[in-house]
Amino acid sequence: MNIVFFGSGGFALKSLEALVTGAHKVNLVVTQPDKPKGRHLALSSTEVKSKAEALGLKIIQPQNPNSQEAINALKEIPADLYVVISYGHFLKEPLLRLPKLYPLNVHASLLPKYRGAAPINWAIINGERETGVSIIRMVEAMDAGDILLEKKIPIDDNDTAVTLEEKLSTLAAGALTRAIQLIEKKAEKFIKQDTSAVSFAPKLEKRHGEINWSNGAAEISRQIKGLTTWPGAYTYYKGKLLKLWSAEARKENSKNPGEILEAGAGRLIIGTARGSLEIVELQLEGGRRLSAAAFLSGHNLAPGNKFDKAVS
RNA sequence: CGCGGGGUAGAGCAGCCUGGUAGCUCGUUAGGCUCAUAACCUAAAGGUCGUCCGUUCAAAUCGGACCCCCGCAA
Repeated sequence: MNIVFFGSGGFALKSLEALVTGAHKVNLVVTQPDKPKGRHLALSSTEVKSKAEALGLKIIQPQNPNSQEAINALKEIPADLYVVISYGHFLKEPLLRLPKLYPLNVHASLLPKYRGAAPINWAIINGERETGVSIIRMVEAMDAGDILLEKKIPIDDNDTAVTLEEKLSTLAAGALTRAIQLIEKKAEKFIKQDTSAVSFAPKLEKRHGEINWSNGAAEISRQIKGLTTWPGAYTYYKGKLLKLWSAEARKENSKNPGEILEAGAGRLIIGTARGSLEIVELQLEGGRRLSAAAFLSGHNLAPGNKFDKAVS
């Protein structure tokens, strides 16, 4: 099959590899332009671009893939299928009609649930027990196309956004390979999405990471796991940003959400509205990521202090 | 040159502003206490204070350059 691959994020890497090793001709990789990133705002390329370079594939990075200019370039490239994974730009009608067969999208949820930019994170935050990947035929509406294939996977208690993305990206590569086999045999069947079951997984923003200690310990724990590595769940200590990387919900209750219940012998326990939270790994602004024990040996935290914006 | 914090014993930190014996918590080792212990008590070991240059009688501390780590922002 002649394929044009649209992708940017790390979730797409395994699928791209699978296409290349699967004897398909990836005639072009479309990825987001290099952007200033990190400290000192150095330009950095997308993960897909780096991988595509390593694979020796042709790459374009249009500012707007729907522009006439981009479309003209794409018309030159033979394509039976477009494969779109974690690309990061909405694709519109004229572009979607370019491939001989159709544009496929690989999405990291069981559609119609969790349409949108951050399905993996929101599935964890909301405490879903299972999720999966969906391969759909793209239409001009966000993640709304007919479903060709879905694969399920359980969400483990220990899963974070990072571990789950890893699992799902592997699952996605397999599902994509299978979907293309079906298409080659002209055996593909599409199922319409149940519009009554639609839910959304909006793009993550920094503010989603701020911990509200008036939530329950279990919720906060899921927030921490669902938001690694970005934006991460955070609170404040002595006016500085304090990221919580890993924590476990405990049963002991506290009258004062955000209050330090225990800080010693390697244990750091914070009260929440329902239950308490034992912090396992944390990171203070400017510092590196530390175990609770290491953090405590250098910071004199006393029970009764609170983790919050204004307090010391 | 986007903004900012930091590099001091194995770990995490204080000391730096106001130069002049290197300190805290934990860990390690030895001894003690105990029916016993990762608990408690006592003692010890362990540091070119990121690197180089400069100022000074004297630099972890002041000035400069460079290296490395990190938060924000994007």
